Parts: sequence; structure tokens; C-alpha cells
Amino acid sequence: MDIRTLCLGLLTMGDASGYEIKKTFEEELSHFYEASYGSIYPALTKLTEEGLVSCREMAQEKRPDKKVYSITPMGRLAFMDALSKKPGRDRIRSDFLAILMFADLLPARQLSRLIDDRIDHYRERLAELDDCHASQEETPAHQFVTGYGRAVYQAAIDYLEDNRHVVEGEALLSRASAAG
Amino acid sequence: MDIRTLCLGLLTMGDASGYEIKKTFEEELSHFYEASYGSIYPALTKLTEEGLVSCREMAQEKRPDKKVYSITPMGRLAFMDALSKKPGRDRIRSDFLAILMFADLLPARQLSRLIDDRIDHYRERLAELDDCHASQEETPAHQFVTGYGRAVYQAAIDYLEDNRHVVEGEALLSRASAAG
DNA sequence: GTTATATATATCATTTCGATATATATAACG
DNA sequence: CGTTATATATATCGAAATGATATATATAAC
Repeated sequence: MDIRTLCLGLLTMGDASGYEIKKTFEEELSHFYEASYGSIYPALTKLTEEGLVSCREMAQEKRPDKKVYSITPMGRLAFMDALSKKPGRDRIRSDFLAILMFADLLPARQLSRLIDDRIDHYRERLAELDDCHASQEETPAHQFVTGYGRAVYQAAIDYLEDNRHVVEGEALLSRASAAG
Repeated sequence: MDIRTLCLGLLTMGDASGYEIKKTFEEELSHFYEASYGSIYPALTKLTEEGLVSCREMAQEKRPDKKVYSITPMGRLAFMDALSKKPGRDRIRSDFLAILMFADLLPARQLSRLIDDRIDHYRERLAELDDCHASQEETPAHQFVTGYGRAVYQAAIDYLEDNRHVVEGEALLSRASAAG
């Protein structure tokens, strides 16, 4: 499932411009897939050349012209075919965890700051998912994927809070004094 | 934190060849970072040119020659500097979740198979982490990162098991009959 | 004998990122 | 009134990285 195919999939849900597709990536998909203009625009051009989508230019008032893309019947077939393939493995790259592998090289304050920031970050992402849940009517599929994100973020927060003392070391002392 | 920098970091833990670094990526880092030969070998070449690592060729018996890389004092400084930078955001790409967004387009059997496979996949990854835990003496940092992986995989398995009915639909019926 | 696996390095087309350029319009701020 | 920020919209390009493949040697399995 490359970005080209995922753009095709998004167009099964309704017509859109490249800019709107980027917005969708940022808003709905950002928790499990990312794409930049540098991949989206060439993808749409290629899909058009292949006849999997069609494009009409729309003049707009007080806005730049828009190119609105629609999926073609051939495009729908191609996407169904892509969906039937077994998914590629997840690709992840976490600077946070990579840095943590070298925790013993970090000053204690910096390490604590790193973990604090990461917990804040996950809380923000949880809030985004809750907003998403509140604002719009969701399909079961959307609900399911959103819930998945929530579960994983919450697990990460819980783990960081419960186990940060393993790398922070001195937290052991403050815990002991809090308990005693 | 690009692959070049992470290779430098791995060399702070001991000398290694490109092949051995790839092994480390596959074994210890695969849960949160990936890299291919196509990025590792050029990275080592560039680090050598910059004087951040040094390289000595070693003839081996009954094995191809090896190029063993060592980090230089300058390299250690450069890595400490890189560590002090705040981490880039996580980059993830999950075909599995992307496909699930189109669950309503999938035949029921295919969807169930997809989720079964994913649960199996996470169980395997959990087992890998447990092997890792059992086999080698671990630094606190390593323990912490491994535990993080376990927590997240377990949360994913639990979520999939508890909520698959949301997208599978007919599972609602079997649950109702199992309960009644 | 042939197939698979392991050790070891290297290259290359393709994909993708991240930054930047261009253009138009509104809103905010002092 | 000027400046800065934000939003809409498309496009391109160098740099990074993937995934596949090539080359070479050796052992183990079947």
C-alpha cells in the first residue's frame, strides 16, 4: 500500500483536490500514515495518466483554482484489487525510543524532560482523537481505528509513568519516600 | 536522528561491521527503527570521510573480508551533540490500519483473517521481546525500551480482541448467543 | 547434487520526505 | 496603514531511504 494507492482509496469516499487529500492525511490518517505534497501531487498526476482517476479544474471565487479528482470505475477495480493483497508490515521510526537506548549517556534532567514531553505529546494526540470522536459522525471502521489509536497511546502513557524510574534511577528514592 | 547518526550511536557500544550493524537493527532495534543495507553502507562511508569513525579491514578465515568500524573521539562528540537535540516525531506507516479504514469494502472472511493474522503477528513480536529478555543481560535502558514494546503490543492485542466486533458486525450475534 | 542459509559488501531504480517557490485572500495587531 | 500570520491551492527538487539485486565464499540440510 503505497501513497498512490491510499490516495486512490480516499477518492472512493468522495471527490477531492490534492490539498484536501493532504488535509485528510493530517487530520484523519496522521495517527497511522503520513504523506507530503511531494508524494501526493505526483501520485494524482500518475493516477490520472493511468485512467484510474479523472480530473476537472474548478475556478473558485477568492481562492486559487482547484483540481478536483474523481475515481473512475477502473480506479475502483484497481483499489479493490490492492485491498485484497495482504498488508505490508508496519514501518516505524521512533527517535524517542532510539534516544532512550542511550539513556545512560544523557544528563538526568534532560532524560526526565524527554519523558515528560513525550507524555504530554501522547496526551495531546489522545485529545485529538477525542475531538475527532465528538465532532463528526463516524463509520464503524473509523471508530475502530480511532479506538485503536487511543488504546495504544494510553498504554504508552501508562507504561512511561509506571516505569520511568527504571531509567531515571533517582526516581526510586522519591518513590520510596512517597511510600514511606 | 537519521540512520547515519544512529549507526554512529551503535558504534559507541562497540566496534562493528556494516553487516553486524544491520543485524543489530534487525534484532534489537526492529521494534522501533529500521534500516537497510542501502542506507547503512553509505552512512558508514560518509562517517569515515568525515572522520567520525575509522575503519580497518580484517581478513578472516573461511569468511569474506570484514570492514570493522570504530568511533573516533570526534565521533563521540558529534553523537553527544545529536543526542542533545530534541527528537523528531515518530514516523509510522501501518498498511493494516489503512486497510481497516476501508473495512466496509472488504468481504467478512477477509476482514476476520486480516485481524487474526495481525493478532498472531503481535504475539510473535511479544515472543521475540521475551526471548531477548531471557537470553542476554540487559542494561536498564534496554529493559525499559523492551518493556515499552511489550506494553504497546499487548495493548494492541487486547484492543483487537475486545473490539473486532465493531467492524466484523456478525460477531455481535455470536457474542450474544455465547452470552445467552 | 542441489537447495537453503549464513557471512560480507555494494549498487541502483524507485519512493518518499522536507523544504521551498509561487500566488491569492483574510484576519489580527499595533 | 503596514506587517505578520494563517489559510487555500499547486508544484518542484535535492536528499534520504527502501527494497531488490549482484557478487563472492562457506556450511548444512536433504
